[in-house]
Amino acid sequence: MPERRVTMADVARRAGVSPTTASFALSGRTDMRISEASRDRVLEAARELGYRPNVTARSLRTKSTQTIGFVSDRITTTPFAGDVIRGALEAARERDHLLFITEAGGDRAAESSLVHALLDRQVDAVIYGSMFTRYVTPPKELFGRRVVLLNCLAPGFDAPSVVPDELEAGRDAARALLAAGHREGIWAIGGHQAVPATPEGIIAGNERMRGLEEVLRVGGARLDGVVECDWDTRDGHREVAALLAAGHRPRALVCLTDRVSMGAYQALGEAGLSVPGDVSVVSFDDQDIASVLRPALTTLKLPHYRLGRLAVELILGEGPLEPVVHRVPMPLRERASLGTPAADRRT
Amino acid sequence: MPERRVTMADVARRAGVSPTTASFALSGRTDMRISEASRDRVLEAARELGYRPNVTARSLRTKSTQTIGFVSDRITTTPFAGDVIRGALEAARERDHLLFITEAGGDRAAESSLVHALLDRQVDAVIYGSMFTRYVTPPKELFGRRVVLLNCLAPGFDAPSVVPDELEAGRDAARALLAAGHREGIWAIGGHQAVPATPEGIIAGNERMRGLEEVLRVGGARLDGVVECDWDTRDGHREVAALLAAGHRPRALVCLTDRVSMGAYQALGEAGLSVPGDVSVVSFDDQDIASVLRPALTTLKLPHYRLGRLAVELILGEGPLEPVVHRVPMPLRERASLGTPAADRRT
DNA sequence: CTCCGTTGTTAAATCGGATTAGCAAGATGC
DNA sequence: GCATCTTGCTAATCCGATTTAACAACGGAG
Repeated sequence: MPERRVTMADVARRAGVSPTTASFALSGRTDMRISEASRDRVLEAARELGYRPNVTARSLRTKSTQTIGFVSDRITTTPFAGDVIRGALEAARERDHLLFITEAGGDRAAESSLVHALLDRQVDAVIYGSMFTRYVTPPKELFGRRVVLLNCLAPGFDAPSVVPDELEAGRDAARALLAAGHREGIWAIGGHQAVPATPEGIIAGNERMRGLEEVLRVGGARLDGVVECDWDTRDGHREVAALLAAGHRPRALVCLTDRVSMGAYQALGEAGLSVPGDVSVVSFDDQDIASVLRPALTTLKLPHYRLGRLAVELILGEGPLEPVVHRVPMPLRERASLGTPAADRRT
Repeated sequence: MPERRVTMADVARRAGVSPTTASFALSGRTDMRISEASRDRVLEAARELGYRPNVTARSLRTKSTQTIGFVSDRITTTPFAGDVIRGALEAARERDHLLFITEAGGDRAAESSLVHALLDRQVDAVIYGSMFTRYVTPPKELFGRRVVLLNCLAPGFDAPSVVPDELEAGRDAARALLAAGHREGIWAIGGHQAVPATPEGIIAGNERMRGLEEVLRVGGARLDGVVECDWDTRDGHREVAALLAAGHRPRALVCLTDRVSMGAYQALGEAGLSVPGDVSVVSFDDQDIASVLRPALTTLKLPHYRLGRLAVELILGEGPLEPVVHRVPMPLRERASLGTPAADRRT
């Protein structure tokens, strides 16, 4: 059992002043006059006693708990989206705030009850996040609160959103291909998900494809084809194998996610095609596997860390939160899977 | 700006009773007599007003905040160790507790200051975790507190530990090999790290190897050799390639981690050897890649989810915490990389 | 009819700080 | 010499609950 905590009253007593004086001295407020001598005595006493303010007690009066709630569907589980948490954690720590992390697992009732649990603990603000970019309707308990939407969009909900700049990422993928000299034999695997098999396709897929096609077109190139499939390794493998079996000989594959890329690698390998010698691969996400595949995958990184960090920075910023969409750049990780097009042959 | 929160005084007023009566009625205490009628009126009023208790205010009096602090070096980042967080989160939610997640990034000073931040907010207990199993010395601020050590050990520190049962996992790996008929040509890649290149080797590596060798010996088999290397894909690839280049023809590889397995796959593939046709692979950890590699990897799963869950269950259990080491089983994920030994040929 | 024990309820204190209002002493102004 | 300011500090309240102590009202015992 830890010894009783030192309170401000203890400090005041030791310094020989009233609790009021101690409070002012410790909070360093200048609008209330405290003599140099008193202040020093209080600070000294606090140091000697190892005094730490009880944030819980303080916040009862001040309303501010120096605490942020984080609600998401399942963000901790998403492979390495823990980076979102880390970004948020670090930004919060720099500002002396702590984060309540919660996960509702997609259950609306659980979500409501978690938001309540957060509000009951007087959090100063709430980050409402999603494991992939999508449209959401935040629980009504969050209306009128200080909220930032992380990796999701809620038109009509009065709060800023922080999302990856998928459109520009699509453009950058195209630019990288063009820069390497690719003009034809380019296929997109994973598609824009007009009828999305994978929920990620709704926003990420569409915007990536839009940016990709736009810049390819302007650059005098175009897509030979778009293959729709689920965003996983199995589908990537199956679809690319099917593509090759159908006699196509792509020179570059734009895989909509690293998991699809991994399947593509497998299919290409089985067909005796080398990356990037025979076929270049450009991908999106930069998950763990991207740097570990052989050859290492050139991919546009989902800026998870910066997403989390920006959300906290916004929420702890001064003034009201404008319902603006902040798009965070997706940097191109240039590795080894993109090369110049193979010498001419049947496509 | 959200409207003023409904307080207990509001409820009392509406129900026409004193705050005291409201408090007793709401907390459902039986030791203080409240008439059926009063209780009902209070409950009704609370319902109508949508009253929610202010946990912060309550905990000022009761000392309990229904909140747990979680301090770790870098647990959110570790690929998919987010499962630890998820396990803890779910167990906490079932018990109406919230978690403060923090990460010190291995910095002692940051760690201390985070623990202070947690204690300043009156957390009921603290989980002190590590991203891989190792010996730690928790910050002195945690002495005498209610603490559970997660995925780490601190001899002399008076708190229970929750760790994976690495020893038994090693045994299970051996049992799986024996059951498949393997008796010779077995190599361990990643080794026991007598002089650990990888910090994970200190506990996990040693115990896995110990269990492995023990059961193999009893089963009439033995290791042909142990290759020491870093626990990453690059080293796994290099060492297995070197092994093959030296003329060895193993029939089974026990890779100390999935990352090494992935490197082994690459080296075996380059040498034209198939898994499990020519060489079986048994691994440890069950990271994301394990199920996505082809063939899917047979591996002993690090029980992250259960680790996190058990830590919370212990910490929220009744009574004092005994300094016991809880070992959580590592289940064998049987997939496709383990088969019967190839027909005889030179080893 | 008085005394005592129940029963139901409430006033008041408490938790640890922040904040408001006010007070005493010395300095300044005229 | 008296009114007025400053300066430096403190008493008292408040924040929103929980908890202790006490107090009416009533019924039963003697």
